[in-house]
Amino acid sequence: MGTRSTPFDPGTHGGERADAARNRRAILDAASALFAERGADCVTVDQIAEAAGVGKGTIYRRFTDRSGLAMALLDQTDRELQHAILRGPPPIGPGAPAGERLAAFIGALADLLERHADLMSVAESGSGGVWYRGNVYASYRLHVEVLLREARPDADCATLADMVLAPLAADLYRHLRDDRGLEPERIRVAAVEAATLVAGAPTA
Amino acid sequence: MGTRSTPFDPGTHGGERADAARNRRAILDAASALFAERGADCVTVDQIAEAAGVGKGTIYRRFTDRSGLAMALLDQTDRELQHAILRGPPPIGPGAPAGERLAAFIGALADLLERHADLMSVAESGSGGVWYRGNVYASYRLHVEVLLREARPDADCATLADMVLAPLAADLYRHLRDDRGLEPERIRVAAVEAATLVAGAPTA
DNA sequence: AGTGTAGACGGACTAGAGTCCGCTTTCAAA
DNA sequence: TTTGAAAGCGGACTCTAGTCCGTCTACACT
Repeated sequence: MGTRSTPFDPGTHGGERADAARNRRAILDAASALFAERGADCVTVDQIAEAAGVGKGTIYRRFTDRSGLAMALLDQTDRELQHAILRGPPPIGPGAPAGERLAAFIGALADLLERHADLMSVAESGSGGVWYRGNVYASYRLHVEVLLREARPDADCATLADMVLAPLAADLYRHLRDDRGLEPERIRVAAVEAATLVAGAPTA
Repeated sequence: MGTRSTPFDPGTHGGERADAARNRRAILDAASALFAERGADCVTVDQIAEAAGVGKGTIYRRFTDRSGLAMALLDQTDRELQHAILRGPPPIGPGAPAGERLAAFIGALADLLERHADLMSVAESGSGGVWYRGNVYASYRLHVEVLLREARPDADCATLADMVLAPLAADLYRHLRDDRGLEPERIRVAAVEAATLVAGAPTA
């Protein structure tokens, strides 16, 4: 620790100046409150800036863009999921067979999506595929890839990991739930089933 | 025919006025040319309007929004794919077993994506999930759903269809190809494999 | 304490998407 | 041919994301 970390890591930030750190927190808190209160789609960056008591430029300096801010917020929420994966009890934590761990993980992700669909929509909507290059997606992908490799050593797990995660795209989730009226449970089951099938195939 | 069709169908348009039809074509042609020449990400709606010799309002009246215009363009491109599905030779056309037809279809979609990734990005980026409510996605989904049902009558094919299509999201495709440097072929194979596994499972 | 400077700040500015509404055109019916 | 009005037109306008750059400040080093 102490060295530069990525722009979206909300933890301790290297040699960040005191005022910068204070503003980072203020922005994150303000954004979190506004998003929670009004829904992520109905909050503008200027409103966040005003609520946080900083200029708009400061937000962009810290978080690159709107979706970067959303990612930073998610990154916080995500810590508990990461924890569950690394040290939690099976089936999501270590100890269960890979296929079951994958199913548990995908299920957990679906739950996360149910709670934060709008925020994740914003995060994923960043132009130029920022989302896929960010921390959060990278950690999901890595986890899935490792589990897949355990279940199917000979497959192209690096690529399949992305295929397994794709059904959890936030916009798709919202469409299924809000436009088509599917129960969250039903969506979760389908996503888990798809993932399980990809992981559970014979040898390839 | 002759009755009102959906706003994105570029074919004959019900009781459309002559000037309206002329403008529709002009817009579609101008957009098509500009997109081809400069890449869909680098063309603004105003530029299209100017090139087509119409006001910007006309574009929005006809196509709802930027992504609606992209969808209309795709809808044209898509006709040949639809034709191949309905009357073409196996394995993509009728005659082959469902699993093989699905694999062929997903493969064809991946090829389409390779050729029109930027356009599809624009189409999918419409706010509020317009893409998922549009013609093009609906036709893909229906086709996949039917094939899945044939292969796995007892599964929740309506929902699994979306899961099978998800890996072909344009932004993901571009990320894999442009950021991660994967060969189109490799992406296609992975998408096809994932789809096949979902379709090919025992009984559920 | 004094000071040089990397880094941070903020708000005016730009650019592009999407809306609005008064004017014009088509066309069907008389 | 006239005519009424539904449909279409277009460009000024609004709203928001994201950039730019002159000013300011924390803090490391003396």
